[in-house]
Order: sequence, then C-alpha cells, then structure tokens
Amino acid sequence: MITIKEIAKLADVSPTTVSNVLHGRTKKVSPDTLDRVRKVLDENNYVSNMGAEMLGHKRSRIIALILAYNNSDRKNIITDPFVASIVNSVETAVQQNGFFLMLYSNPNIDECLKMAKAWMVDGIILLGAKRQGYYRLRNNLSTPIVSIDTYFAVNDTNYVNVGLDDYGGEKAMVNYLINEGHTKIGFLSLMQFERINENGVMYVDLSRLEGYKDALKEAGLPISADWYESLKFNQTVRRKQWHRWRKNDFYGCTAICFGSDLMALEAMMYFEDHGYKIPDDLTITGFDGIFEGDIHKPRLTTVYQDVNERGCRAVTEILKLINDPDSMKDKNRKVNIVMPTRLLLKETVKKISESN
Amino acid sequence: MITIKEIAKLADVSPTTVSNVLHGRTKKVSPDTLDRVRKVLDENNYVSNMGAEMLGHKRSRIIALILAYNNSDRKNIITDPFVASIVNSVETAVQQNGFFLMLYSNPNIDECLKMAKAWMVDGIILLGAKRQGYYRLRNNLSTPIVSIDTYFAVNDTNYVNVGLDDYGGEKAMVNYLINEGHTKIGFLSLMQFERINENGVMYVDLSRLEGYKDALKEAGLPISADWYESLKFNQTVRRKQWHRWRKNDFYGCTAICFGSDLMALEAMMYFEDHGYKIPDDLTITGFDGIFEGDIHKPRLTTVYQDVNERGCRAVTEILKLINDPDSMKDKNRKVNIVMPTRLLLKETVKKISESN
DNA sequence: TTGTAGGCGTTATCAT
DNA sequence: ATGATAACGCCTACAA
Repeated sequence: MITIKEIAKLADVSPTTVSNVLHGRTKKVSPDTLDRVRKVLDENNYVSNMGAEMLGHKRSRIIALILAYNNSDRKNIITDPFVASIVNSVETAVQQNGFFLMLYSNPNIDECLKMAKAWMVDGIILLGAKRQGYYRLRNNLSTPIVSIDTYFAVNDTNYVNVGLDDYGGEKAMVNYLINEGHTKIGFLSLMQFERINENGVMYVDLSRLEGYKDALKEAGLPISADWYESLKFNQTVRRKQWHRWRKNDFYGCTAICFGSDLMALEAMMYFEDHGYKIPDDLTITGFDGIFEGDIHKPRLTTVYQDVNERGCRAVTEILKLINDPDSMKDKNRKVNIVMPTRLLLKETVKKISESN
Repeated sequence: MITIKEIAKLADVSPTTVSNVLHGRTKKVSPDTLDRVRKVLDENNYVSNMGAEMLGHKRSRIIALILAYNNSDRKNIITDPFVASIVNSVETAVQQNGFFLMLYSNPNIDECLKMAKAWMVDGIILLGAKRQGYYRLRNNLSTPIVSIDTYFAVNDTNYVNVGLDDYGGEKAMVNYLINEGHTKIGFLSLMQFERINENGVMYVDLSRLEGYKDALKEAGLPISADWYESLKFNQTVRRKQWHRWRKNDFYGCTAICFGSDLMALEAMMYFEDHGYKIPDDLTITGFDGIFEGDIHKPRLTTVYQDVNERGCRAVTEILKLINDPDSMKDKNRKVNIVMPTRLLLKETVKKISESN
C-alpha cells in the first residue's frame, strides 16, 4: 500500500526519480540514487496501484475470459472438461505474459460489454458466443477480441477466431469406421440443428455433422434421416432419446458417432446398463479427447483436440493484437485459425469382417 | 467510455449531482433533475471506471480466487474436477453479489500478495494453501481471506476456513464396508503422509486416513502397515504402485478405499485391464463424488461432498467479512466451517456373506 | 540528474 | 438541491 510519493520521501528524492527507477530508465538516474531508491522500494515491498495505472494509461493489463454460453443450455459451464481446460491454459498463459485474468461468465453480451468497459480490459477471449455476440462486442468496443470456436459467415471480416477442424475431424472418424467395415452409421450431437443454420453460418456441432455426412456420401453410402439427430440439453429428456434408439435397434446402425465425449459416455453407460456390450453390440465414438474417455472401460475412441494449445494460441493472438494497435484498424482483416484434430483409437470400435 | 463530467454537461448539472444520482442519493436531487440525469446516463450507456473507483474508495469490488497448489504436484490444476467446480460456483456467487472475479493460480504466496495489493482486492478465497501460506497472506494484508480445505492447528486463531468432514466421511465409508462384511481394508491417497504431520497439523488426506484407521480400530479390527500408503503424484510412478498391489494380491485386502475419486478410477481401470472384476474380485471406494464416478461401469461408490455449496459458502463468508470490517479486528476469532459428507452407494462394493 | 505540475475519473467534504 | 474542490496514485511533459 506504499506509494511512490512515500518511497520518494524515504529515499529523499522526487517521485519522478522513483518512477524512472521503476521503469528502468537508469540513464536518467545517478548510480547511487538508483541504488538507494531500489533499496527503499525493495524494503517496502512496493507494488504499483493498478487503479492509478488504469487511470493514467487507459489500460488495465487485464485480459477477460468471457464465457457467453447460453445459461439455459449450460449451467455450471466451468465444470465442463473442455471449458475447464481452456480456463486453465488461458490463466497460465495470461499470467506468464504479465497480465491478469478476469473470469466472467454471462450469456448477456451487454453485461459483458459493461464489464469490459468498466475495467478497461486490454483484451477479451470469448468462448461460447455466436457471431452476433462477437460483433456486438466488437462494434461497441475498441478492445481486441479473440473468439474460440465461434463460426463466422463466409463474408464476415474483422475478427480473430481460434477454431478447430470440426468438419475434417469427424469426417476422418467416419472414414475410419467405414474402413473398419461399418456402413450404417449414426450421428448424435448436443446442438439443435434445426435452429442453427440461419444465414448460412456453421456451428461447431453442425460442422461435425457435415463431416459425417460427407464421409458417407463420398464413400457412396446412403444416409437415413433416422440416423442423425440433435440431442436435448436436458438429461432427463435425453434418456428418452437413448431409450428410443435402443427400442429401434439403433435404426439398424452398427456404429454411432457422438458430437462430444460427454454425450458418448453418457449414452454408453445407458446402453451398457441395458445389457449391451460395447463395442461388440454397438460401436461408439466421441469427440474432444477429454481424459474422461479413458476412465470408462472400454476406453472411448474419439477425435482428439489439444485444448491446452488452443487456449495458449488464443492468448498469443490476443497479445499480438494488444501489442500492435494498427492490427485493429484494418476492418477487412480476418484471422481464422483452424487447429488440427487427430483420431484417438481406443477400444469402443469393433472391426466388422467382410463376410458380415 | 463516457465520464461523469461529460454526463454532467449533457444533463446540465454538476458532476456531484450525477454522482448522487448514480448512488441512489435521491433525497439530494430534485425529481426532475433525477429523471433528466437518469435519461442521459441511460442514453449514453454510462459505465463507471473501476480504476477511478479504486483510487477513490480504496477498494476494487474484485474478489480474488487464488489457487496456491504446489506446482510440481498439480499442473493444470483447474482441470481437476474438484477445482473446476469450485471455480464455477465461486464465479457465479461473486458475480451475483456484484463483485468481479480475478482468477490467479500461483504457489508463490509472495506473488499472490503482490497481486492482491496491486488490485486492492476486497477479498481473497484461497484454495490449496497450507496454514503457513494463509498466515503469510493474512499478516501482510488487511484484506479478508477465506480458505477452502486448509487445516489449521488447534491453537490457531484469526482465520476463516470452509472445511469438510474428511475424517467423518471416510470413517462412515469404512464402517459401511465393515458392515458389508469386509475386514481387511486398504487406504490409498495422493498426499505424502510422511512429510505432512509437521507441528501436529492435519491435512485433507491425512484426516481421511485417520477416519479410516479409527473406523477399523473401533470395530476391533487389526490394520497392517501394508494396507495404507501414499500415492505418488507422477502417474508413471503410480503405475508401479498399482502393479505392486496387484502382485501382492492387495496384501490380502478385499476392499481398497481411495482418498479421491480420480485415484480410485485410475486404479480401477488398471486392475480391470489386468483382468480383475470390480467389485467381484475387489471392492473399491472413492472420495468426492465427482460426476466422473458415474462414467465408469460399475459406477463408483464414494463419499460425496457438495462442492458447489462449498464454493457458495466461501463467497458468503467473504462477503460477511467485507461488509463487517469489525470482524477483521478480533484477532482471536476463528471460524472453521465443517461441511458434511454423505455416502454415495453405487456399484463398486461387494457384500461379503458371513460364511466367507 | 532531479523536481514540479497537471491530468486521468470518481468520491467525499464543504459551500452555496 | 446543487456545485466547487481536493484527494486518491501514477505518469509524462516540461522546467530547473
């Protein structure tokens, strides 16, 4: 709580000199003054008051990690392994770069806006927002914003997003299943496909669905409309979906791909509870590669993404923007980073012999 | 970015009046001025500059959630389901009460100190710290601090901790196993017991160990020194521990209790990989009640704690301290909240008939 | 090399 | 009921 003024008095110099010492402008200070001031600073554990710095600089050294997930969809969003992992890696990277992390979970973008203004945050990492949300922030703020997993329209510009090869990942998985002899394959995912495709924009789960469809198409295999479906966010309602699939013998599918590991695991538990053996009776795959997939026996075959690296990358990108203010001026710029996925082959896929 | 001064000009009043309106001091403002100012504030989306507020008030409305876990022990600590759950509930409660959350993970207490000073945080919720760490913060800061899961010495005062009935929870579990016919029971936990008991202070896992021991003692059952052991933090090293237990037929144990669900699940996977059937060949129990226990088949029987409620309680306690500055003055005060646990009986415990 | 002064946005005190 | 002013802590010109 000691101030520069007090330090100055103790060291018998002016506040300016202390400030110069603090900022390493050693050429402006005589060697012995330097030593004296440094000693006093040290002895008194001087820490700069960030409030005052904010006022002076109009910046805060705060990076906000905003979780804008729709509340009704995702309560306790931070307990989601994917989100927790992002929070973890972002926190680490932010701190390593000398910034502070403000964590703010709110689906109301206007509230997020207020928070960002009030704290003059230097950058925003935005998770769980749609492009409309991104632009609402973008248009009301001069702060750099990097989104994770937001899908933009083809003609959108003026954004930075750290995305994932959702399409390619799922396609690779389905290709793999086809290679293993599966021809009737289902796809189940959390997102509500029907209300998703307004103005031609993709979304994470929709993109995975497209990968699934294209893999089958390109292999010349037919797809039944029964085979892909959006899962409900309410677990109780989902149980009815699992039930229906079971009662209908999985609509003839020998394999079901899930849009996320959590859904795959939940379904797997349900089917096993009802006497099915995985993968003997049904092949199941997930998406994400969270460690929970390795807790189940058999271990979940899945599409892996390096969440840690994505969080780090988001921070890297935000720092670039912060350090190069000009980058914010070009309204035609768009940076869409597509991180790779890879198949994680474990124990939930059955190889079907040709004779079947 | 609009300031009080600008608002004042637009509304044709003085900054003081605007400030009065903002703070609901309606009695000091005439009704029509009130309306006019409110309208201007609204139209311009006025947001208070927190930096300036910090300077004025000497408070920030920031609550820091500090994760002081030893780095070598716990990398990626936020991905731990328990920690993620605390972060989630604390973030929610902090925001609901009009505060902001700064998330800061650093085992170096002096760095935490700096951060708290720089931001003039109004309160600190401290996770993963030992009592020494707590007091180091406490003695260098006038800020309220509430710890979660820190164990204090009997004579310690001047602290607020949101603890858990670790002892009673594990004891209840072992009693339950005894009731189910088990007499030879093991206990494995992450903490390193040997370096834990300096100056007579308990720790989370040690306390669970004590519960285990006392349950057996009180039932008149013997305990072999082979039966309880601390697990290593390195997973590769732990595999050797699982291996040894397996090779030694679990030292005769029919049941093993684990100090955490994660360890129980990891061990269970290992043993199952080597052909053991749970619970037929071995009974296993965990501690915490994280959802991951329900992902494994058989589902993990465990000691449940309501992590969400603990996070909320920590925030409640910190708010009490913030709102009642006098509470910080009584150096003899100590508040040690012990949250209850309850057994979550699932599928990993085998009932042993009398005839065995 | 060192010191002084004014500004950042808000609040609280004291006048009017 | 409303307004002027100083203070909070730091920074950057500018002055000495």
